Amino acid sequence: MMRIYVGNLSYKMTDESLAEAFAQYGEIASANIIIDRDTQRSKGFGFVDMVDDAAAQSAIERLNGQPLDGRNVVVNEARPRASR
DNA sequence: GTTGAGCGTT
Repeated sequence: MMRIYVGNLSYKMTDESLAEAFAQYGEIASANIIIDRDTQRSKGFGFVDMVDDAAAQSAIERLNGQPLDGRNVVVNEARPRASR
């Protein structure tokens, strides 16, 4: 299982559309866009969990810098979430 | 617009 960070996303992106973009490269465990808790708007980035590490790596390489819904997304392995 | 949130069993 590999966690992927996806940044520079369109505000129009949704969990589903994000999952669709990655689904073509492998099995998606989960995909979610981060929504600002106060404004209820997308923060412009999200995370995707892929079951197969190799597939995830492939997805990262193929989707990084690619236009997604009009924006050049940045894709890479996610960093550990900071504690609060 | 760039590395979550959960509010208390996740």
